[in-house]
Amino acid sequence: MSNIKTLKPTESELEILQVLWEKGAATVREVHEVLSVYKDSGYTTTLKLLQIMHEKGIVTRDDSSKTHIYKANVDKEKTQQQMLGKMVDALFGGSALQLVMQALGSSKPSNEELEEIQKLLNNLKKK
Amino acid sequence: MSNIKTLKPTESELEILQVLWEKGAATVREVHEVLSVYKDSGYTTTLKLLQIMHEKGIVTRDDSSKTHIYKANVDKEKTQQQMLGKMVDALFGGSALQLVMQALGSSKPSNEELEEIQKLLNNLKKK
DNA sequence: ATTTTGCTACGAAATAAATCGTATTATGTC
DNA sequence: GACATAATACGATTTATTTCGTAGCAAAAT
Repeated sequence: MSNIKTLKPTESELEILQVLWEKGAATVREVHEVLSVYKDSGYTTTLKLLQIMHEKGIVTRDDSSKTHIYKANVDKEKTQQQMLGKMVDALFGGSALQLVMQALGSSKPSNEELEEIQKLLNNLKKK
Repeated sequence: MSNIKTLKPTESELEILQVLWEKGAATVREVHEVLSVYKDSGYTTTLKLLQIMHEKGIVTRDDSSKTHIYKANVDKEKTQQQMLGKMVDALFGGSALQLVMQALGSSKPSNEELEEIQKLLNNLKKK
């Protein structure tokens, strides 16, 4: 998974990436099947999108057989990071802390979740 | 500040909202002055954007004098919330916790910041 | 072998967003 | 009052994104 330069996937591309990250690899039809649960755009739209993403290098594809198989070519964590960064800049005046506080405060986490965060916090404190 | 239905400000609109939230109220020129520090689009672009935002109801304006004065008409926290929610869905499989962990883990918070989060965490735990 | 089915390719239309140029009008200055 | 300055209005253009229709081809079914 190469990810040198800053990528800026569009909304639709992100939706597709989600599917690919989840499944690891998928055909156009498989991707489209998932998307069609909550979107009603046509099959060829998904196809076109994947072709564009391929041109951009966002996905790789195996076209050795008639039905092509696509994989994500950008790292999930890195993409999340970049998008988070953008959001921090655009909405939280550059302060990641603000974002964390806001998200924490309003997401009503369970006790288990709170414990998980506590662990992470303890780790961070040690350094 | 009305904010009933779900708003989806564009990138540019968010940049402008940031300025308005910060300043409270501002003229087109004032907004543009701030934006022009890191963007190089022209004055009329900012003007047009504010006019569009006005049509959409995202901002209010006082046009009793020649130079109009704009204010944000959407709540900062609510907007942050909504955008966060969208991001959580689009990138973190619906888990706000995942987002928090990711943001926390990669933002290298200072000791003071860690303490702040600890306080919030303690508060949340009590309930 | 013919038909049907399912796939890719790809141009083109539809939609959305951002940008700018020009006309017009108000305000202040000489 | 004439002129310069600074503002708004708004159509038009540009750019990005999403969507779809149609053609063509390969494989499977009859």
